Amino acid sequence: MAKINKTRYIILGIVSMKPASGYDIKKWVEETFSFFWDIGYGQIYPTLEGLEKDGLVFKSTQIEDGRPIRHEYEITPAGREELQKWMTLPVEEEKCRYEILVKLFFGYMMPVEENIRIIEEFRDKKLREMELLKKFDYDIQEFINTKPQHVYPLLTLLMGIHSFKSCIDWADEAIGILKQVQKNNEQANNTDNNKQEE
Amino acid sequence: MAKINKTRYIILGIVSMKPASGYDIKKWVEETFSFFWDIGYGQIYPTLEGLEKDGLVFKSTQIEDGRPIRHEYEITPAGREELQKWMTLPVEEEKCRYEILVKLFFGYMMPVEENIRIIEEFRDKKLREMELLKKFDYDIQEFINTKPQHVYPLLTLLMGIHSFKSCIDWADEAIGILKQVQKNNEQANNTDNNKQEE
DNA sequence: ACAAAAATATATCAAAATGATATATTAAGA
DNA sequence: TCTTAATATATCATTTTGATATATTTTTGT
Repeated sequence: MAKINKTRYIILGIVSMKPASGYDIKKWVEETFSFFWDIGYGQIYPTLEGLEKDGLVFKSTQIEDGRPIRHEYEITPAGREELQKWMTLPVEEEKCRYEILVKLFFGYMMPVEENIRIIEEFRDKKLREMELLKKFDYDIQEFINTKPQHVYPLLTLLMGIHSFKSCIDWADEAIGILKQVQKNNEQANNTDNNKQEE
Repeated sequence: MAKINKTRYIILGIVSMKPASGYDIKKWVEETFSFFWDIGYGQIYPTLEGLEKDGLVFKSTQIEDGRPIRHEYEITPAGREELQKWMTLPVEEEKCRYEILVKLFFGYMMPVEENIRIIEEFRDKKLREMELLKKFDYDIQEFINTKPQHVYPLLTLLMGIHSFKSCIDWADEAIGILKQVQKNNEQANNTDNNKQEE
């Protein structure tokens, strides 16, 4: 099976809701999506070009007064069809890259304090990210009953909260373990010193 | 700041423990690492070549009997230094790509049943992955006291378990929510049918 | 009122990562 | 004996990343 360009479908999905410029897409992704799928300009602009060439989006150039040129992209019926087709395809493997875990795996190379510091930093960041998501934590029950179609973005939000929470819980546990290791080390050092002094 | 090739350091880290062939590295990563950092042959072989050219690893070619050629790579003192240097660098942003969340975000495009099915599949997979990790769940307290340097791989394992657990918890919650939506839909349909019949 | 900073907007590109595939031998199982 | 799994290396087009360049407009602080 050939590799498929997923960015195409992400962008199709975004413009299927509302026409947008490359900049709009980037910003929207950053705010809504980035914790589970981020894209940069280096993907957005070439992909939009390709989608336009294939007739899946329609480009309209707006020049107002002296304002900078704005290219707005709208989904076409063919684009909507293509998106629908992708939606029915089976979900592929998810991918994560945690540099912190790589470094921690080789943590024996570093002083214990340094490893603790790295985990603490990670914990703080995840806490901040979680707080950010929690601001959008609406009353799901109300959504279920009144706007069921809006429940889906909420489900992704929920996943983010669960995920960040698990990072924080892990960090607490890991720090606890390393503090024990640290304490053992200190006691061993003291014993050594006492021996030398005697 | 220029982009840095992290694969170099991952591979340096691996061969710093034990000399290995490209195949060994791939296999080891698959078994130990892949849930937080996966690499393919397409990265391994060119990276090994680059590391050798820079004198960070030493390549020895072994030809035994009629066996296929085996290239084994060993870390050099310069490589060890380079690895140590990277270890002290600040940890960069972690990245995740959850295709399931993208599709779920646009879930209103699909029947509720389909979205539930996708989440159930995801839940099953995460459960299997968690069970796999739990097999290696040693007694941490013992490691802390007797082999503190071996505690680090255990910490990454712990993260995996936490992470998979959070996916399962989320899936259960999400399925519960969508089942409510489904029930509401069915009731609405029944009311419609009754109205038509009257 | 003025300067600085932030937001809006598009674009490019080298380097890195992905994922699929090709090839060939040896060991293990049916 | 035949087939499958494991060992082993290699390539490559496509995709993704991350950094940077450019320029205008709006907002903010002094």
